[in-house]
Amino acid sequence: MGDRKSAEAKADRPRKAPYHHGDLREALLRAAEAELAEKGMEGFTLRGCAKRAGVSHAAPAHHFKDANALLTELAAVGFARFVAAMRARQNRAGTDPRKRLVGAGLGYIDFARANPALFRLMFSSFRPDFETINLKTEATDAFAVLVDSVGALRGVDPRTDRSAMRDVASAWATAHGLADLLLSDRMNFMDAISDGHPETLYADIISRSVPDRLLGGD
Amino acid sequence: MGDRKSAEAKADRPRKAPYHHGDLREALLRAAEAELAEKGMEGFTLRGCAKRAGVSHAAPAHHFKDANALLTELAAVGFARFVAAMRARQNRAGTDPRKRLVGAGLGYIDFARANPALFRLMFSSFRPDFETINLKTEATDAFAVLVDSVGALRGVDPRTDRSAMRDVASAWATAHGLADLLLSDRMNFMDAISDGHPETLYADIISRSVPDRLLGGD
DNA sequence: CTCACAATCTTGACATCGTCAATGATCCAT
DNA sequence: ATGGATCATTGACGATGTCAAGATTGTGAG
Repeated sequence: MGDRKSAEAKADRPRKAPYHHGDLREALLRAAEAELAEKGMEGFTLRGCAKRAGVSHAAPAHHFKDANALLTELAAVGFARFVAAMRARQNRAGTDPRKRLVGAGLGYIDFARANPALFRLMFSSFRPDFETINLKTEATDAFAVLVDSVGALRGVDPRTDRSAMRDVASAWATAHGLADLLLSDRMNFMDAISDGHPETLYADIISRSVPDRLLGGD
Repeated sequence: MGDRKSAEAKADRPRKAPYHHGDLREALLRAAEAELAEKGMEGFTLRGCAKRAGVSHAAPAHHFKDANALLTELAAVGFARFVAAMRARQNRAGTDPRKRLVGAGLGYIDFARANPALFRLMFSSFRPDFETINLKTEATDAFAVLVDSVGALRGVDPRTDRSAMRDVASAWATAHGLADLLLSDRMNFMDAISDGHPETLYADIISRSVPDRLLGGD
């Protein structure tokens, strides 16, 4: 019986919750993601997160200044996973620069469809504070994936080449528009025109956004 | 003195609020739009709308089943104005089919920037009920603007031509992506690459989305 | 080892929100 | 004019985010 404490500490969810949770901060982030996925941004509640994590309604205050701070942190981890999803899809696409750019775009869309509420939090909510340093850097990393992809395709660094940066804007807008409209359920008509392979259609649309250029130049 | 009633009825805001508002339904829609514009979707409150309209907190219930019903109706009038904005811009663009398609896209972006919260309500919120007949038809009309524009450019009806419908999807995604990213404040980098004419850049990006075709076909 | 302090969590309270039921005021057809 | 229908108000309820105060536990200095 002397091992009661250590047994509780090891279990992911202790049988009887100890007064101190142990890792409430991480548990709240997981709970917040689940809450967001189930109830959506409009039904998200901080008390619901607390209940999910098995703590009282005011416990989160000790780890996050307020509900928006929790959502800010969640958006930051969302962007980190977002970058990973894009890079993974991009690397699966091989070495052809155009295929890799399209791959990043498909990863963009994939992530949005797999994490609709989280994606909306990251892009269409004013609740997360984008001045928070952690979120700001993670979001910048996501932008860098597109910049690098276009740079590889165009053979120049978009950060110094205006024409290439316009391609970044074009590719981003296209991928983002597809993702957001898919989440809004406004792209159902695509089923009838995609020959059962919607991804091929997304890929085609993304590819158009950065046309081949025989001559570079601003 | 017999004209007291008519004088009150004509004033936009009667001096001393009569017990019966007169046109509370319309007043609530205007109030809701103002509330949305000021506080955004996340700070929108029904009681705030009621206060704006100068009535008690429970008065809206007599005109809208609940807060979502009010937002549903607001989204519907939003789509009507959205269609008008696109058509106006399109007609200003002249007769060239490509310029007209780009015009519709610029109207899309214009509307989003002029009515950010309303646009988000229309596209990125689950609070309006898109099964409501009024909203459904208005949203369908908006879709029709793009379908017609692409149809005129391609010379076929996208409703029966799969290739043309793919162009609709492409143009829509591009315009929508630009609009949504602009609202999210993620396109600030475009200032540096647009030579002071961001609209020209938007137009270029939209135009890319539906490339010229020498050969039609599926 | 112990004990005081810091960190963590709970409880209780408050204002505000959406919604409902009951009541009050006004309009209009008869 | 009058009584029913319409429109608005008041008051209440449960739920929410946040704050203040108290309870519990971890920890380091002595």
